[in-house]
Amino acid sequence: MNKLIVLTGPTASGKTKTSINIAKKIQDEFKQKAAIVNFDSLLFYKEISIGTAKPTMEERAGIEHHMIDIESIKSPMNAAQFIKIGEKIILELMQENKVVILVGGSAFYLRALLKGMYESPTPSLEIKEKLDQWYKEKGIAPFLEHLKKNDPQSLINLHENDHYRLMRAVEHFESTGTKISDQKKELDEQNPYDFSSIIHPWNILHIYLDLPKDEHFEIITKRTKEMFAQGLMQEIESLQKAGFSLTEKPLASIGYKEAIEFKNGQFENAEQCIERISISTRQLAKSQRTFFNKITPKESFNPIHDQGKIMDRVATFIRE
RNA sequence: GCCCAGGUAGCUCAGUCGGUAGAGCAAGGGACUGAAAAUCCCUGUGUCGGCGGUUCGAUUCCGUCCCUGGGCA
Repeated sequence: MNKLIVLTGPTASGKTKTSINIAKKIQDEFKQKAAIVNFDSLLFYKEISIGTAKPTMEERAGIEHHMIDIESIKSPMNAAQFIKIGEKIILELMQENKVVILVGGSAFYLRALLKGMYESPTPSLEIKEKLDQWYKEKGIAPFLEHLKKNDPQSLINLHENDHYRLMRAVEHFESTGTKISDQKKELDEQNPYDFSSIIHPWNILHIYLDLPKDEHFEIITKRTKEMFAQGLMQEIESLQKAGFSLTEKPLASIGYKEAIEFKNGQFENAEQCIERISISTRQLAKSQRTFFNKITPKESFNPIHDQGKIMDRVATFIRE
């Protein structure tokens, strides 16, 4: 079995519900085992649930879920770690003859898994400290100079204000002696958004969920209100009581960032905080769409009206 | 009714000592390879509340009316 259903879509587009429907369909009608593998970058963390809209235990009942609650917010994951763990799990599941349903909205992680990543070892502490020191003392200037000399193409690829990527390009050169722009060129030649050819021998059905913007915005606002009602603020309180500083990287994400600001008195009331979270969530959905729009092939469905069509499409795929 | 303070971009406001205006946020578009729910880039014409007056020229000065705050009755 090398069948892989990839279920994508912007935030709050019904991925959780659809994924469970698909898994149940496969298990109940086809008497085959199905397993859900998550690639939402925030569901990895066991301490945060309400603000990430993580599927509840009741929702997950009867279906194997993977890549959820696997790490602490104290040690944030990255794409490289994700594909290392994810690949292994997917291979194991396939060996167990299960249909894998890969579900999430972090397109960058999905692409890393299916199209591969640059060869680039984690830089040594020594290099990291040196570069941190540069940045602290002289800002971005030494990085621009370094790239001008060692990897001028990266200077063309990146905007001068994109400090994170500029520093990353230098870090890559320092630890490998090669240009990150060469790796980019190489992968660009393999059409990074074309999922019809991937680095694994997997048979993929890509289902993409999306719905009209006005309906989507309503769902987002409703979901944000529900997060408050379900105790988003209490979740943060208990994290603090458990000894977290609230400066952990995953807490800088949508929902948590604003809720922590609210706790610190930066909003007049909960309504304003909810409004701000809803806006950020809409903006996130927009940038997810921009990424997914470039990915092909995919079959688009409306999560509210097309559940039947989706199940039919899955059935055809399983029978193939 | 009277006295103040205001009415400028979807919102909050800046500004023009008279030559038709600009920030933040929002919105739209885009990028993206060990932070990705992160990070970064591009996009600003709007009867400057209405009507008159002065002026070569008014959003800016004057008058008047309307609207919104706040105060006094």
